[in-house]
Amino acid sequence: MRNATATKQKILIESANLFNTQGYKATSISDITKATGLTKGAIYRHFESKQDLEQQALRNLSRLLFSNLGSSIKEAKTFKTKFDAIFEFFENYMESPYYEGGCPLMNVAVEVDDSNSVLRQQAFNMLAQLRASIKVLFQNGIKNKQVKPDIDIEFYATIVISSLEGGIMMSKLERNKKAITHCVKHLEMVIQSVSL
Amino acid sequence: MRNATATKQKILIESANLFNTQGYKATSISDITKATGLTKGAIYRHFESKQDLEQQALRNLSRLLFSNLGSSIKEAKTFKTKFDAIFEFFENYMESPYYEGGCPLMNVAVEVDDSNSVLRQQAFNMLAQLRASIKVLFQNGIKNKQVKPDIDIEFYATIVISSLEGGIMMSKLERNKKAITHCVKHLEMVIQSVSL
DNA sequence: AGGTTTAGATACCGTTTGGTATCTTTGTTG
DNA sequence: CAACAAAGATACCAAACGGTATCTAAACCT
Repeated sequence: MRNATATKQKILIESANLFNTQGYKATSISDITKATGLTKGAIYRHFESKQDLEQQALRNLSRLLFSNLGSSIKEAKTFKTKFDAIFEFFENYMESPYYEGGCPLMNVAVEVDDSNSVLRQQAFNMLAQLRASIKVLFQNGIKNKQVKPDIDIEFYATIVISSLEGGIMMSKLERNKKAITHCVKHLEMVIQSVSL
Repeated sequence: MRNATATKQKILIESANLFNTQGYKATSISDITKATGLTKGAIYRHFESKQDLEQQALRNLSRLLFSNLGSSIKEAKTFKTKFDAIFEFFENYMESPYYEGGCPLMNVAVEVDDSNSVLRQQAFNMLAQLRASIKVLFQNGIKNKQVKPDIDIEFYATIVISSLEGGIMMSKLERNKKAITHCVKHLEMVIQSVSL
């Protein structure tokens, strides 16, 4: 055929871009037809509803995020350098063309936090996954005698995420990396303070 | 007449509530008619467009925020207690009926950060005002010999805001105060570390 | 090559959107 | 109490919304 899987991917990528920049509710199907060059008929062949498209687009975005972040972390070998990789990732978030519109987690979280939608559950799961990934880094750090053994891992994972997400929000609003850079610098000190 | 200023206030309050929970774009005029019990004609008598209403509602929300926050800060007398007041304010944000939907700054910032709207400029100004307020606290702390004189005030103001905003985002998504409470606890340590 | 499947285009549906013109009702003022 | 101004209700508009039924055209299979 006319390569159905490729067009489905195109729809997913372009719509994820629009959802992440304009918002999910605020992006219309006709916005997506303009971005993809396809027609409504083509889109509704691949997705049974707009909600379905939203969910699949976010799932794609989430997989991309954790796959990128995961491989960045894997390349680094020590506790500190692994966190440096995370920080670098978030510091360059703003400029990355893969995540036009900023952090997909924060964007979707703020849009749906007062609802009870599937999208909200997906956002919740993304946060849980991010937190779990960071907790593992602390746990391994302790196991490898690179981190103080008595720290509250849940506490520090929360601090890291909140500061990075808040920093991105500020930097996006100010169109200026200063805020996220400050946050990263601060978090490096925090990581230093729990290191052995 | 039928008390025009009172109905305008009612429209502003109810629409601000909806904007802050559902989003600005996602809230329709008919949503606002349902919430106020008024008709479209009544709303468009007081506001010349939906954009106009959005802007005035956000300005109201912003004034409310800074007035509440300001008086909380004023009541506290020392550097540390002033920050405790800020932290308490943000920690109870989620539960406050005045700010249903969470932090108006973050909500509007995330929705409009990729646009070039008036709303975006208002969000930018809110962040600037919040940062300025916090910087003043550090400056006064230095003046009153309660804070180390050589710290980077811009840096610390950014850390405080990002962590609070990120913490609120997490807590709203998790429907659980744990995250924001952790952030506050951490920030208290940060404040302690720059205190004399 | 011809028939069948299927990706995608076209044309339409009812509903909701932001917005407006007009009418009715209310309160004020001479 | 009558005249007037202003607040709000009603009824409408074109455009855009999500969604669907139908048609065309491209690719596969035998």
